[in-house]
Amino acid sequence: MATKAHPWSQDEREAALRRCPLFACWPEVRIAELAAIARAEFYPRGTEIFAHDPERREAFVIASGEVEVSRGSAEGKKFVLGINGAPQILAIVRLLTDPPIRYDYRAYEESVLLHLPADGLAAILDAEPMLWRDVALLMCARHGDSLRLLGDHNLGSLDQRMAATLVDLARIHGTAGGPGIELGLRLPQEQLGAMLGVTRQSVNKLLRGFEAAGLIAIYYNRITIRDPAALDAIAEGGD
Amino acid sequence: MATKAHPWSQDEREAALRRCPLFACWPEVRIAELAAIARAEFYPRGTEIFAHDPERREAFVIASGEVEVSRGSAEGKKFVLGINGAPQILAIVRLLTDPPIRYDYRAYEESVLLHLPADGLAAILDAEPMLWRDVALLMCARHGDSLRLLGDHNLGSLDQRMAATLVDLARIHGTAGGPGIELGLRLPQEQLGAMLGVTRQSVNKLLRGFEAAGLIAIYYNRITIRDPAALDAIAEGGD
DNA sequence: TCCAGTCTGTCATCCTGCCGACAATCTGCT
DNA sequence: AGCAGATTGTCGGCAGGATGACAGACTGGA
Repeated sequence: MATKAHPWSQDEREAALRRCPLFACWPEVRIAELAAIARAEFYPRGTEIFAHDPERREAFVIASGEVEVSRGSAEGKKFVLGINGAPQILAIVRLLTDPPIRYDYRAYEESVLLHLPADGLAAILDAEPMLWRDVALLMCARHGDSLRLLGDHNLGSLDQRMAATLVDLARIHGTAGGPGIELGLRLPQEQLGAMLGVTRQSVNKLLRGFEAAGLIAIYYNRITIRDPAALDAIAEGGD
Repeated sequence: MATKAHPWSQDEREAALRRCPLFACWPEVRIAELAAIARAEFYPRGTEIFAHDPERREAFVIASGEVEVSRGSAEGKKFVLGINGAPQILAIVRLLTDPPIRYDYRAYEESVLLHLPADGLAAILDAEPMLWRDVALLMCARHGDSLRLLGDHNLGSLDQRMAATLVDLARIHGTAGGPGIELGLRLPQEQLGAMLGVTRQSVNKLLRGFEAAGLIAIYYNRITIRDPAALDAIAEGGD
């Protein structure tokens, strides 16, 4: 198998965990305990993260890299829920839902992840129950995000959904680059299509339209947002 | 305004709250505290629940009736997330997300709700932080549900989505009735369409198809599931 | 520098579900 | 019983997006 344990010291693991928003306000002791149960793993680009054991109950923190969350269908179609970067924690929902969630996690770029086994994590939380509050708040926020997405997909036109998706991506992966917000992410049209639930060809046409309107700029794989406000307007209700 | 306070004693409020799964294992004291801050309200069929104040931060427990959760678009389209019945707690996500969630809650049938203001609820939870754990677990389950729905909507054909929706409705609102599972719910095709993101006409055709295949029986507004297993099979991947 | 693999641009065609319309049917209420 | 309003059944025409195909462009590594 291509993945392998990443040789990180306790201190390095602590540092990586502390950058994750969920743990930002946690006491030193708990962070240390977390780091003690955390297992650092390296994943080359494209690797399935729970490939070896789809039932495994673990959350993970992204120390570096990008992780794609997606779900496949029997017919070979794929839906991409999102592409998540550096200090996020993912797969919390795997710890608790029964039957386990049906999404796959894949290293979209070369990544280092800190795996947190369910039982160890639960023990730490139970030792200081107020920390469950932070988990509840995080789940609430995530739930809110997925509800918004669900509504957008059922109500909006393709234009709107694409504009919304670009704005979202800009918020997560965007870096202010001279003439606009540059998405620091290779983003093939196929990928964008899988996020929108449409084909590559449809994305192509629409993307060209956006470019012609001066909303975005395209360099092969990469997109720069030229006019975030206009995109927002389209995403909301503008035609 | 058509809604009005419902004259319930502390004991009646406690009894209603105790039936809600979230509070099932909570200590007596906390239930009493909850009941003390709870405000019982009566809503005639069709009433908007937060109409008076869309910003209001309150969760509510359904004591009786049915509540529809939906979101409208500027173009007049509507997406129905679900129809929830008796001992469920709803709108938790309203307490915490910022900006507030964009879904509307409406009494789909005449209902009595117990409103739980955010600050009071938070105080009770903070007094016994282990209860936050229950909230986290609930949010996790709900999040799992919405993720499944999101995937289904993006991957499946209309047949599959409709089968899945009927199975879901049967699980929540179904009562074993002689020759199958009877949905104890009036369910116009327009409504089903709003849940699936398609028009009434499409629903009509498909529903007739299902009936012809012996999967369901239709009496005007009401549907009876005749063959749950076959519906499940369709929902999964069988075409 | 070259090559294999990936990604893009663009067709023509097909198909699913939308739209608007209208008659028939059912319900709850008076 | 009778009526208003809600719900269903069913068209034909239309549109947006899917499909399959293919040439050309770009990339990263040997």
